[in-house]
Amino acid sequence: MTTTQPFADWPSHLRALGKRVTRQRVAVLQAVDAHPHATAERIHTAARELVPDITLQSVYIVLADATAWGLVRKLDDVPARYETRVGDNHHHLICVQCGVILDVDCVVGTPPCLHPPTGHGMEILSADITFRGVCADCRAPESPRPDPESQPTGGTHG
Amino acid sequence: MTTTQPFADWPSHLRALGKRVTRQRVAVLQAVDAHPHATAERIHTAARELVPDITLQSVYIVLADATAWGLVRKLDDVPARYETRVGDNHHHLICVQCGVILDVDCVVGTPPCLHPPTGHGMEILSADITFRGVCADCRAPESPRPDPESQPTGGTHG
DNA sequence: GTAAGTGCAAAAACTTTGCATAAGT
DNA sequence: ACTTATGCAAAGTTTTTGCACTTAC
Repeated sequence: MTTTQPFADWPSHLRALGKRVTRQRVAVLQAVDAHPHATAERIHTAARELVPDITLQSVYIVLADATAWGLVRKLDDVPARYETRVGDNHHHLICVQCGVILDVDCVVGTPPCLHPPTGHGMEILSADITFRGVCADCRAPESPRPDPESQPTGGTHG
Repeated sequence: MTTTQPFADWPSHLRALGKRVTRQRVAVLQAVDAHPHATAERIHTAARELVPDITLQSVYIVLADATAWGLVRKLDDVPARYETRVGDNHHHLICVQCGVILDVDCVVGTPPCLHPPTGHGMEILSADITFRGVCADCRAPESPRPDPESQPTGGTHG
C-alpha cells in the first residue's frame, strides 16, 4: 500500500517542459501522485522507497520547481500539502476534526467555476474552494478516525 | 494613515467572552482591524503605535487566542494573515502578481453559501472561497504596484 | 563537455513554549 | 487576593540557500 506506483508518465511530462529527468524528480512526483495532500516530509518518506538517499531539502526543491512548472499544486497550510491534480478545477473538503482532505470535482467544468461580485476591476483566473465540515467517520460515535495522511487543521470560519 | 483607529469596540467584545481587557489585546485587535490581511509582523508594528513595548511573541499569542475565540480569522498562508471580519461569509480575491488581497461579499448571505457534490458523507459547515486573478493596477502597463500590505502568493491553480 | 540538479550543512523564516513578573477583575 | 496575561529568552518547526559534486543531456 505504501509502494509508490506510477499514475502518470512523469518523465514525459518533464521532457515536454524541457526539464531534465532525474530519479529524484520522478520519485517525488510519483510520491505526490500516490499520496495526495501529503506533506513534504511524508512525500520524502515515500520518495525514499524509490531513491533511498534523497534528502528532504531536495524534495522541497523539486516540489517548488514542480509547483512553478504547474505539475503539482501546493495547498497553503502549515505544513504545506501537495497534489498532482492540477488544471481540472477540483476543490477540497476538509474535516475540521480529523483533518482528512477529500477531493471533489467541480460541478462546473471550466475555471473559473464561480464568479465574485463585480466592480473590483480584477480579472479572475480561477476559484479555489475549500469546504469545511465533519466527515462521516468523525460523525460516527465510535470511530474518531486518526487519519495517518493528515492532521487536524482547526478551521474557524462559519 | 498608519494610525490605528478603533473600528470595533474590542473591550466589549472581550468582556462579552469573559476575557480580560488588556492594552495588548486591544492594540492587536485594533491593528488587525486597521490592517486587514496583515502578517503577524505587520500587526506587531501597528500594535506598537498603541503599546510600544509589546513583543512579537505576545502578538502571536493574542492572535491565536482571538482566532480561537472567533474574534479574528486566520488565513492559511506563509506567513499567516489575519482579519477581523468573521462570520459574515465573505471571500477573498488575491492578485497573483502583487499579492494584494481584496474582500468580496458572498453573493449568498448565509454559510455554507455553496454546496459540493454529494455522496462523500460529510456535513458541510462552511465554504472558503479564494479567487485568483490579476488586479486592475497590475493590468495597467505602467504601474507594477508594489503593495506594502501583501506579497505575491504565486497561485498556480487553473 | 556543459549546464542543470543534488547532497550536505547551515541558516533563515515563522511560530510556539516555560517561567517569572506584571496587570486585570 | 486571585487569576490571567505578558515579557523575555529559548527552542521548535518548516522552508530556503550556498557551494562542491554528480548527473542528464
